[in-house]
Amino acid sequence: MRILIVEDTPDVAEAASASLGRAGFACDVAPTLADAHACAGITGYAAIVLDLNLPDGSGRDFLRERRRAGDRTPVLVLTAQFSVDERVAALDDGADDYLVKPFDLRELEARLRALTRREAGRAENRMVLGGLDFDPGAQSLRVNGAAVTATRRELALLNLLIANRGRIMPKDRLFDGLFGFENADVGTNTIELYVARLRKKLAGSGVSIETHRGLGYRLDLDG
Amino acid sequence: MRILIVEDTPDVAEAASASLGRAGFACDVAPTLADAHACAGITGYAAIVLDLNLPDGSGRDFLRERRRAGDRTPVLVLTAQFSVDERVAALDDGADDYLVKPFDLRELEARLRALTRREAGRAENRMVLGGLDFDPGAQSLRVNGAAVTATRRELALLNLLIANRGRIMPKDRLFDGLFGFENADVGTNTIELYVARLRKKLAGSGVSIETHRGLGYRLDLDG
DNA sequence: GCCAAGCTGTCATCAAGCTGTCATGCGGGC
DNA sequence: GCCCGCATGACAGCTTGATGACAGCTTGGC
Repeated sequence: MRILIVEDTPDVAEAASASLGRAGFACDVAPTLADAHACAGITGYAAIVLDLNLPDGSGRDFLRERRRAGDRTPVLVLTAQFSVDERVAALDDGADDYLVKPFDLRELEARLRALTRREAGRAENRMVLGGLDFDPGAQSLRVNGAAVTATRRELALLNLLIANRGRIMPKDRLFDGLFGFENADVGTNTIELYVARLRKKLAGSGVSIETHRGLGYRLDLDG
Repeated sequence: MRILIVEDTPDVAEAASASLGRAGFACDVAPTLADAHACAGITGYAAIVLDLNLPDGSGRDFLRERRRAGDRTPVLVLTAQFSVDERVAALDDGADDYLVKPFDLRELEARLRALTRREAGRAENRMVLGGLDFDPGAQSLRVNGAAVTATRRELALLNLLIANRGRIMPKDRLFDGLFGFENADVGTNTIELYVARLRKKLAGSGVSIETHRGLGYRLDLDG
C-alpha cells in the first residue's frame, strides 16, 4: 500500500511519513503541486493525503485535475480551519475524507486504512482467509488461532497479496507497493526474500503463495 | 499481441518492454524514427507506443505518415508535458490515446490492453468461451471453473487465438504475435509445440484448436 | 548515550521449471 | 507409395526463483 503525502511543512510530512511507514504503508512526500503531479504520474497510489495550502497553488486544483482525468484514487484532504465551506468544497471537488490540522497521527492512520479498505470493497479491517486472520490496523497476524509475529515489511507484503487475493501480482507491482522512491535502489530480490519469509510463517494456514514464473506471485487458498 | 515501442530513452524503453512482456505482449523497441519505419514496414503491430520527442524528428510526423498511408494501427502517444495544445494536436494527427511522462507502467499496460481490446471489438477484458475463462489482465485461466496454470508464452498464444476466435490464424502470424525481432531465429516448430501444450490444458473445456493443414490454426467451440 | 536485539537488504549458491531443438512417428494428399 | 506438414515425447540450456548466511542499521531498553 503506497501513499502519497502532499504537504509542504517538512515537520508534518516527516512525522506522517514515519508514522504511516511504521503502520506498513510505503510513503512518498511531495512538498509542491508540481512534485505531486510528477509522483502521481509515475506510479499509482492506494491513497493520497493532500494539504490544501501549498506554495505553488491550492490542493483543490490538484484534486480537481486528477478527478477530471478520471483518477479515482482516494484522497484525504488536510484543512487548516474547520470551516464548513471549505470542507464542503473539498468533498465536492472529489475528496473522500478530510482531517483538520493539527491532527492526531493515529487518526490519520485509521482514516487511511478505512479509505484503502473501502477501495478493496471490504467493510471491515480484519481479513480472514482459511486459517489466516490478519488485522492490518492492529498489525496482528494469527495462523490457526495462534499469534504469529511478523515484521513491518512482511505484513505490508501480506496486506498487498491478500487485497489482491486470487490475482497474479507481478513482482514489480509488489515492489512499488512495498517501497517508496527513496528505496528505489533496493534489489528486486528482496521481494523473493520476503515471500520466502512469509511462506514460512503462513505454513499450515491453508493459504499459500504460488509462484508463477516470469509473471509474479499469487496468494490463495490451497487446493 | 505484438507492440512497437518508439522511444529513445533506453531506461524507459527497457522498463516498458519488460513490463509489457510480463503482461503477455511481444515488444520491439525502436529508438529512432528510421527504426520505427523499418519495424512497421516489416511486420504488423497490435499497437504502437510513440514518444513524440525523438533524435531524428518528431513522432507526429511518423504518426501522420502512417495514417496517410492508410495504417489504422492503434497508437498511444507519450507526451512530455501536459499541454492541451500538444494533446489535441496528437489526437488530430490520428493518435488513439496519450500518456503524460513520467507515467505509471501499470497505466501503460492497462491502456494498451484497452486499445487492443477495442480493436477486437470487445468491451471487457475477460473472455469467456465455453468452459474457458481467461482474463489477460490478471493472467488467470480457468477451465470448467478450475484454475489452470499456464506459462507466459502459452497465455500469449491463447490470447491471440481467442481474440481471433473462429478465424484461421496462419502460423507465421501467430509467430509474429508471440516473438519480437530478438527471437526471430526461433524455429517455427515452436508454434506447433505450444499449440500442443495448450491443447492439453484446454482439454474438456468445450473449446478446441483445430489444425487446418497448410493454412493455420483456428480456435472455436466444439461441434 | 550505550548496548543488545532484531529487522533489513545483499550476496552467493542451489534448485526449479520454462523454452526451444531434435528426432521420431503419424496421417493426409497427390 | 511417397512426400510433406503436423504431433508429440524427450532433453539440454538457461533464465528465474529459493534460501541460507551475513553485515549494517534501526529501535528500544536501561
